[in-house]
Amino acid sequence: MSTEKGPDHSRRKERSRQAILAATRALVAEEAYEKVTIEAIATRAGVGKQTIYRRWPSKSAIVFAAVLALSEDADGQSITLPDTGDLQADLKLVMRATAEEFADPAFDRLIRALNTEISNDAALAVEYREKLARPLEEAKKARLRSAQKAGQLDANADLDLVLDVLYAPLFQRWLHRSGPLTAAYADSLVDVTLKAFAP
Amino acid sequence: MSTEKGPDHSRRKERSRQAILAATRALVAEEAYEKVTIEAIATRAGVGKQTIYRRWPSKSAIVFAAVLALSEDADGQSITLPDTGDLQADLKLVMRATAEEFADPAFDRLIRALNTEISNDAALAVEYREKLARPLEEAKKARLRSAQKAGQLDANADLDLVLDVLYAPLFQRWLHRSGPLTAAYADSLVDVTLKAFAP
DNA sequence: TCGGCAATACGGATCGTCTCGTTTTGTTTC
DNA sequence: GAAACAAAACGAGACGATCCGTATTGCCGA
Repeated sequence: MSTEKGPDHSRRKERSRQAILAATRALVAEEAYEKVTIEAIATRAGVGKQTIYRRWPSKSAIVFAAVLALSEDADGQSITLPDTGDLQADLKLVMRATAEEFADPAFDRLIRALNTEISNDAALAVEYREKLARPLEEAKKARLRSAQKAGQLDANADLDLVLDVLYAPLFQRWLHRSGPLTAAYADSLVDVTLKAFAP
Repeated sequence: MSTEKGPDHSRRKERSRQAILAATRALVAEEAYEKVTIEAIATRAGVGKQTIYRRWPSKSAIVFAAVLALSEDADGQSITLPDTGDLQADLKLVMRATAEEFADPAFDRLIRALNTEISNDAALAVEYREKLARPLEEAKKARLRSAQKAGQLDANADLDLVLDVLYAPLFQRWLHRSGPLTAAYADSLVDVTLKAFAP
């Protein structure tokens, strides 16, 4: 039974934890974010408020945990980006996928809620960077380093800057709703970035 | 006396309006944004709550008006960017100035509050784009067109894309606090953008 | 049996609405 | 002109509702 320590203790804990995070995601996806209250989450999860406050100090922490749980489901191991040897094609694939993610209303609302909390809580911003943004950035940088070795990217380029130029326009366009997140736009960003950091 | 039409009608209105917007800016600059309540604004402005609700339907509308009033003070006429003939130097000047603006804590908190509201209110996002973002964008595009004519920028470049690549990284770095907004970083963005859109 | 839980009561804060008198403004009258 | 008046806008704050975060209670499962 006990494959590891003694996780039977926490089966009940884990069940309510997942119920809370799922209820949070569901409510955020459905309603205006200001109507997502702790009481609503508790009711939706079939859980007492105290069970929530026992684990998280604030709504922002809950939302962060709800997003974090999504990415933890997916990867037991580290993230890896496609590497076919063609940087331009690989990046366009990733950028198009990113643009499509943002087009999903449920994802859109969840990430919007997270960004709202991050923007107004510097401590949460640090946690976001370390637990969510950094691992993804590292995977992206690994792909870029591979391209540098292959002579497809300026070997002296600051990879943080490359990623900023590549992704920030997409992010801003999404956040401010200043234009549609089309595949064509994603492709343009790849083309522009590769021209700017050509070897 | 009456230099223009007859704005004496609204002397009282205008006084309370300015008091409310000034109180909003002061509170946002001082406190955590979630503690900026309508009641606090009313008290700080020495105004009844009803006077606020009579004019604005929500806190987001008040914050927007508070920011809008700042930019309306400055320009009776349209905005113009420096044009010395040297695009690179002119852009670096503007980018450095923008980076410095974000470094001011009062401005930082105010724009952070505005972005929070914009992100969660699509209608407000449209108003933001039309009344605040667009005029600035037009001024920037005018400078870029001048550069295109001077052969300093690809004549076929999509100017919206140029502006995205130039400004979005700075904005994202500020919003997510992912790094310091130094003059060196601002300069890098100009260099990168000009290389990407070289004639 | 006992620890963790759902449910719920609780005081406090803020919401948005609603009266209150009071002050300001514009008009009328002498 | 100045005094008097009516309408409008206002400051203040009471009000019921909601949600906050905490504390209590009784139940249920290991």
